[in-house]
Order: sequence, then structure tokens, then C-alpha cells
Amino acid sequence: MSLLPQLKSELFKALAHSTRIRIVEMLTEGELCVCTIYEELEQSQPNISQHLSKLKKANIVQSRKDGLQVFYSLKNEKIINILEISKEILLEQINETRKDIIGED
Amino acid sequence: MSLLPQLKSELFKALAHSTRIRIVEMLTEGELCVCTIYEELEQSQPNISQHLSKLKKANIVQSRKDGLQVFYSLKNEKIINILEISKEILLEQINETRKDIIGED
DNA sequence: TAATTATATTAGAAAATAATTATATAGTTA
DNA sequence: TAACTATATAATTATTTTCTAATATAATTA
Repeated sequence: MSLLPQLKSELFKALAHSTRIRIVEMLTEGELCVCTIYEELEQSQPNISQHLSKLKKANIVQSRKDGLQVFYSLKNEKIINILEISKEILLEQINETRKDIIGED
Repeated sequence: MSLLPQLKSELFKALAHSTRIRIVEMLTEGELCVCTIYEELEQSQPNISQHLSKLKKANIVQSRKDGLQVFYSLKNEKIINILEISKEILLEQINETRKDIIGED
């Protein structure tokens, strides 16, 4: 019995929240301080902290302490590829739906 | 305010269960009858039916009826790419962990 | 048309997840 | 050392997800 499907599902579980998707996408540009993340996303500090904790537990991000601040960054750039492909899939879905409604070009 | 993060999170939610991962991976080989899926995965028929329903709602699979049987197939092959990248990420994680424990080669 | 088969749906209980509020911790500065 | 700041953790409640058992539906065959 393979363990991989279970591990994969845990990875996707970590990505299964729009706030966490937004965090990962923010981190695409480079490391960010926790304060920057919750201010930009307009979410409470504890809420963002908990989401970051889930991302960290899933090994999607890592953190580094600098004085009072904590900076988070992506642990593996390949996570960006997953987000890119998901975007392609969604855009194709949207395009299909459009065709169904408007009719073929 | 972009809608995409929300849609992406819904896509990942649909993949956030090991049974659904296994189903998608089975369908990589081509369309399958519901009965084949629940027999091979050794899960109850209603349980598999519910998981298939979630995958269908997320537009990951489509179904086709043939007599009494229903055949499911992938709707967009790109979902396979997402699973492949997730595997790469996980294998790299495992390799890192191994290095931490055993020491650098 | 009645019985059978394959699948889907529903209802209900248990478990997991999420947001909020309050509090704790670690590091800094006065 | 006391106050302050940034972040993390804990507790609570509400919501969502999952599994199981029972039932419904649709297509087939006797």
C-alpha cells in the first residue's frame, strides 16, 4: 500500500484555502514579514499566523526570525508550477463554459 | 478583488483526500466504470460515488452512462501534471529529510 | 410488469477545519 | 528590569467534511 496518495492529499489540503493560496502567491516574489502578509490580506494576525503554521507544517514554506519579526518564504519553487497549472485548468474551464453559453466562435 | 484564489482553493479541496487522489490516478490510464473503482480501492459503493461526485463538481472528471454502468474519465489531462509535480515536491522533501538524518552523501 | 443490477442520494453522527478572542512567548528598547 | 512589539498558541464556537447505513433512481432482464 503506497503512502504517496496520502502525502499528496496533505499537500493539497494545505493549499485548500483561498487565504493560503494568496499567501503562497505573495511569497512568489520573495520572503515576506508576517506583518506584511496580514496587512496586505486584511486578515487578523492570529488568523494569518495559523494559516502560516499550516503551510509550514506541510513544508510549503519556511520561516526565519530577525529580531521581533519573522520572515516566511517558499521552501520549494515547484509549488508555483502547481499554482500555474491550476490557473490554466481554471481558465480553460471558464472558456469552455463561455463557449457553451455564447456558442462556438 | 480576484476570484481566482477562491477557484484554485476549490480545485485543491477536491484533491484534498487520498481516495480522490487514487481515483484521479486510476483514471490516468483511461475511463473506468464506477464498479471497477470501488472494487479496486476496496471502498464502499456510496463512498466512492460521493467522492466521484465531488470530483465531478470540481470539473476534474466527467461521466458517461452506458446501460447500467457509469464510466468516469478525466476532463483535463493537466490535472496529471499537478499530481506529477506534487510527487516531485514530496520526493524532494523526503530526500531532504533523509539527508538531515543520515548526513550529506 | 416484477425482479435485478449499478449507481446516486439522503440522513445522521463523528471528526476535522476555520475564525475569533484571549493569552502566552520571545525579543527589543526605554 | 519594565514596558513594548511581533508573533504564536490556546480555547471556544460554528461550519464543513467524512463515513456509514438506508433508501431512491434508472436501466436491464426475466
